[in-house]
Amino acid sequence: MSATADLLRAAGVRVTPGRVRVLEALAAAAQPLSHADLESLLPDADRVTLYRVLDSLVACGLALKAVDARGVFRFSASGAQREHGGHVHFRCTGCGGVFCLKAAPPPPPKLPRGFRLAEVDYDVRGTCAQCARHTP
Amino acid sequence: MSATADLLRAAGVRVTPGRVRVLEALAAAAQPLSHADLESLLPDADRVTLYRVLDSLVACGLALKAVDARGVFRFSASGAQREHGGHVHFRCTGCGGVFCLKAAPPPPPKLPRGFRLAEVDYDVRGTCAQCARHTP
DNA sequence: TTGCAAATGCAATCGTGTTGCAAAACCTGC
DNA sequence: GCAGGTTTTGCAACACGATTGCATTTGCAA
Repeated sequence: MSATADLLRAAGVRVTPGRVRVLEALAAAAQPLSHADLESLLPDADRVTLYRVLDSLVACGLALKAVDARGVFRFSASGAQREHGGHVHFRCTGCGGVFCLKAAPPPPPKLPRGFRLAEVDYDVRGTCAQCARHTP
Repeated sequence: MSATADLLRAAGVRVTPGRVRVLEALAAAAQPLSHADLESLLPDADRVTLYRVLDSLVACGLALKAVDARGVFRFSASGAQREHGGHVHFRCTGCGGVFCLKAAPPPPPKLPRGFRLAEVDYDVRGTCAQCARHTP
């Protein structure tokens, strides 16, 4: 039984060949992959199915979705770690990668009267080490 | 002699009605504007010309181009950017409105080796007072 | 005022991402 | 194993943002 299939089962989604192949491709990639990247990496897959597979992986927490500098979505496998409110994210504007920082999230600010807080997102943007080397 | 025209001349680009109107719209806006925003703000302008005007403003340094979370380009006058770096934004998930909070953003966290910091965005999401009344 | 490079308008095109619907595949219970 | 209902897939069509090519107009400097 494949480890990727176990990941999918544990996340509560059905195990299908498409999901297994996409998740393995994401896990093997050094950088976040765009839809076009995956399409050329898995030429058999249907375009729309690929979008939906990616959406389902993001929805169950197995993948992360981010926007790169050109406005294209990029996806990456999220490790076993799944603490959404627990730490700060660094977004690379070059490759679209998301990195988890060790720093603690800042306390929620005070809101005007009647406002209701749902989510706090402390987003730090910049260039990751790898992209910084390519564009000095 | 318009101040906006002087800005354009100083930046080394030709002064045209389109550029003047777009730059004034960007300067007057409280948030970065998408192409669609500008199109409805300046209904007379041609779609493609608008793209090219924006590109030229970015190329000469008078405007900044960024990508929002949906992958759409947003433009802002380069002078106005610093205005909004100093405080926290609250985004209402009901009406999509953006509100500026008084609170100061937390200090930037420590980054891993080789990472370069460009922007810090402390984004708070929830329901604004008006939307909260409609959906209790 | 005139010449020419730059900017505009229009139509067509591309790329990314989404939606609707019928057929096929996955899982559960037997 | 096998039948059941639900999810997922594949296909076609669509929506939207953004870009390109080309003829025409415009800004500006000589």
